[in-house]
Amino acid sequence: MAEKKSSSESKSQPQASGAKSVDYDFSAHERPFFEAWKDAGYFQRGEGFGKHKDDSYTIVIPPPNITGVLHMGHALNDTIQDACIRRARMQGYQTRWILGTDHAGIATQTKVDKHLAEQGINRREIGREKFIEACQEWREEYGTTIVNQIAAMGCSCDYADEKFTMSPEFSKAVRMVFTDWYHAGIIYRGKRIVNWCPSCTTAIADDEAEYQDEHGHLWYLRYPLKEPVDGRDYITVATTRPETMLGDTGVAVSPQDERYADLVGKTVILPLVNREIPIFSDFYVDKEFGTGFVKVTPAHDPNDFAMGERHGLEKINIFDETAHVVDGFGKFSGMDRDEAREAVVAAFDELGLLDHVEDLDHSVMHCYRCHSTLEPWLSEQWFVAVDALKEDALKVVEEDKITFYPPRWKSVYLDWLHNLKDWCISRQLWWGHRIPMYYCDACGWQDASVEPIATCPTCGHATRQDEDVLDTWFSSQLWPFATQGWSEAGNEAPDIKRYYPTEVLSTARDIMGLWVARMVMASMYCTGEIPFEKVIIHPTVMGADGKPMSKSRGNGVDPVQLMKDYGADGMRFGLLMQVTGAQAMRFDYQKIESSRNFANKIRNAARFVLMHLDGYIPGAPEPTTPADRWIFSRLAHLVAQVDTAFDAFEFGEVTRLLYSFFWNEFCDWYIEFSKSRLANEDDPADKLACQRNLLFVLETALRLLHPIMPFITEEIYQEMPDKNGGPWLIGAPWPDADALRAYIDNDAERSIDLVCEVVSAIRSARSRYGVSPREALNVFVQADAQDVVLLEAQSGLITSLGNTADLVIAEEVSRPAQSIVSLGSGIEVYTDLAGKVDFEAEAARLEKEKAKLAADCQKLEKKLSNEGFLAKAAPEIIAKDRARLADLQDKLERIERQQEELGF
RNA sequence: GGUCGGAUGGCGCAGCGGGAGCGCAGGUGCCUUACAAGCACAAGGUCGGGGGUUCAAAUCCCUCUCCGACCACCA
Repeated sequence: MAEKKSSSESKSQPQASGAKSVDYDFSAHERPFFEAWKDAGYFQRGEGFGKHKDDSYTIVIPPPNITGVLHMGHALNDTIQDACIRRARMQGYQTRWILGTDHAGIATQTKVDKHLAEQGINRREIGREKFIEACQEWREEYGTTIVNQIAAMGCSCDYADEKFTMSPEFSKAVRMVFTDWYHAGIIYRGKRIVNWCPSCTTAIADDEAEYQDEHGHLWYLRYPLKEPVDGRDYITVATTRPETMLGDTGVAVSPQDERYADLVGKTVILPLVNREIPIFSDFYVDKEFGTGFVKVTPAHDPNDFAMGERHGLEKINIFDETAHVVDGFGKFSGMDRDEAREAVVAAFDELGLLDHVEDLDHSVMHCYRCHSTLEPWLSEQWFVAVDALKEDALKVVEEDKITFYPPRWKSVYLDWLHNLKDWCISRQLWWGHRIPMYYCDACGWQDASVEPIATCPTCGHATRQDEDVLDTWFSSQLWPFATQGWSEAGNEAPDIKRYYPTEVLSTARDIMGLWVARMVMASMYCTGEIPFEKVIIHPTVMGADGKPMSKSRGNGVDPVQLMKDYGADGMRFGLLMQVTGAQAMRFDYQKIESSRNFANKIRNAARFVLMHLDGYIPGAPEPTTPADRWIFSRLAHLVAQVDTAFDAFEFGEVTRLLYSFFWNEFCDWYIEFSKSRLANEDDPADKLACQRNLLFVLETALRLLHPIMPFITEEIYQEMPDKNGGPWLIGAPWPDADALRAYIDNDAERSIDLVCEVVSAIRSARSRYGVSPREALNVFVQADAQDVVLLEAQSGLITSLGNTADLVIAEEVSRPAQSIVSLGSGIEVYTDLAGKVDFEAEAARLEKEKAKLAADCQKLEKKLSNEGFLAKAAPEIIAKDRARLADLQDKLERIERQQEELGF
């Protein structure tokens, strides 16, 4: 990396103005460090060290689809995981971040279909085997894209051991679980109404259906009675889907509906098809809605299906798999569902049976993949009976064996499981895990099997395997353990023994049920253990307009472009800055930009430290001055606070702590304090101490920043003279809050706070009167005896930062006539501005300040004279308020004295 | 219909029982030898409305208004 070091400085792009800025060209800097970490083996199973040596810390990445490209959701989620795993690695845990991709059944099949169609190839023409080959080829060509993008982010996953949900190891696990559950009666086959996508020609699960409100109509259709009842010769049903009447096998009324009680048991002649169907009563019907008559189509509506089951109705399927009307329906046969709707309505109209039409907004199910309108369709499918699985999954969360961050997601999880219905797992696709069911058509034998069964064990005939594949989530639910050798040795697999259960799972809220809950169910059943201890539900990244990012809205942001523009570090820090407990975060370029600026600030601060190392001799840091003790104390607080925030996964808080320490304390003050010491060649011992302390604080800060900004911190670390944390920062020990606690020093903090106050007072005076910072000023500071001692000891800092000529610090100073005053807590700072003071303006300023002080005083006095407060408030609160009041009163008195002296 | 989240300076957000903060924008002055992607100094808020609990409420409770999410869903 040595050659990188020199180039980084020469690479600075000169500004048009000729300013000496040092810009940082991210893209050129990041990749080499990534390769170096990889080559040094940090991405693979970590050995661990220190007190956590024997503890594992594993994360499984939510496997991105092989069809996917990195989007903002990944960028955020992968940053969170990398921050966690990098910190754990530095803390000495045995870390492992398992990387892999998901075969993504429907998504991939759709993409490959489209890809083939462009070449004029139809899936059905080339057949199943050839199509799967095409999918494999597609995966090899495009499936690496997202992994490369994850690498560009700097994610420290185990790239050498990449997993795939259709690898031989994984496929075996899928077959094992299917077979096991089949034999346990958890998986069963049934003819049910499922959500059918006529475009993907497959069933999808209930969770995969998306509801959208649409403008529609309610058609009122007349169905003639076979025999008139009390002069009535027809009834009227209301429907949003008139075309399904072709499959009607009954008409239902509410049992409470006395209007039609005498019609129950009568028969209706279904128009167009002339089918005789019964009128019956069923509790499902709401007599208030529509006409009170419900047409019942058991094959095309789940509620009608249930009614059909209850009343033994025939289930007539009128659609084929592409939602075209099947043969046997005359002119309607062959029409698609929309044509059929129009034709049916027209036919009713022609026959005078169309009563009337109303507008109705209703929600319609759409395929989450292709967004086609879903068709409730009767078909043979495989299901998972969830009741047997959900008990344990509920229990471990109810008992907090698994913790959610933020905690409110716990109830979302529990609610989802409580309402869970059986899960349709069969998909009529080619790309996916083929269901390991084997059938003998000769003797009717059938069984599930992990290994293929070619001939029937009963009669010896050739078997055939089920044509369907499994829902992608069926394999995804096995991800935390099937990636760790479970299919070879179960719980005895070395990785399972060492790295399972995993530590944290980080994901978006939208797959809480689809994935998170199912992983828990599967893991509890298959391994008897929870799959992870903590679940982070991060906010959803929205567009700048607060709406979900989408192509049609044009509010999307490409993380790859962000990394180009702001660097991976800038993007990572900027994203984490926005992570709060909220359910959504509005993407904010300004945060990314300020993070990029922060990265630049870090680079420049490091440059300052590293360019002032002449005469440096390695050695232990030692805080010798109050400034040293102050920054060490601040650092000790910082580490403890960062630990607390990190442990609670409060990433926004972590970034804020790091940002303000590094920028507002280390750069704004400590580095400024150091300048005079570094320039003073007369005291080489102090200069050396200063160098060592600068290096120590910088290095500690780099370690704290590294999990979030891995590249720039590593780059700087490589340029440092001592590598106290080992050859690479990625493997350096995480700062130990307990060890640093000894540096906490309240006296030093008070001392430097005073210095800052005086310096700020001088700067403020300058600014108000337009006095250049280069013009040295006479300054008189009045303080109590104790503070005089503290300030006297630091007068050098005040002189250099405030640029003072004469600096007098005493318990009583005589104020120069042409000076202005600034009142601090317990101190008064007089800045001599010979001839420049606008006394009227000063008087106005003092008056304003006085008014504010007086108001604050009054509030506090009232509070402190309140007996209830004195009796019930915590003693330390009372003491604090008393001290505050004393300070305010003191200030008020002094301000009044100032006014007198000024003669106002 | 059910559940949950949000409303804080111009914008985006943090804070969630005891002195209103951050980033960005805007203002003034600075090429101060690490950094103009910067430095310094100012300015800006009765914390959505109403009620309650408390010695004390931006923070807890109730209610209203307005946004947002998820679940369920009527033919």
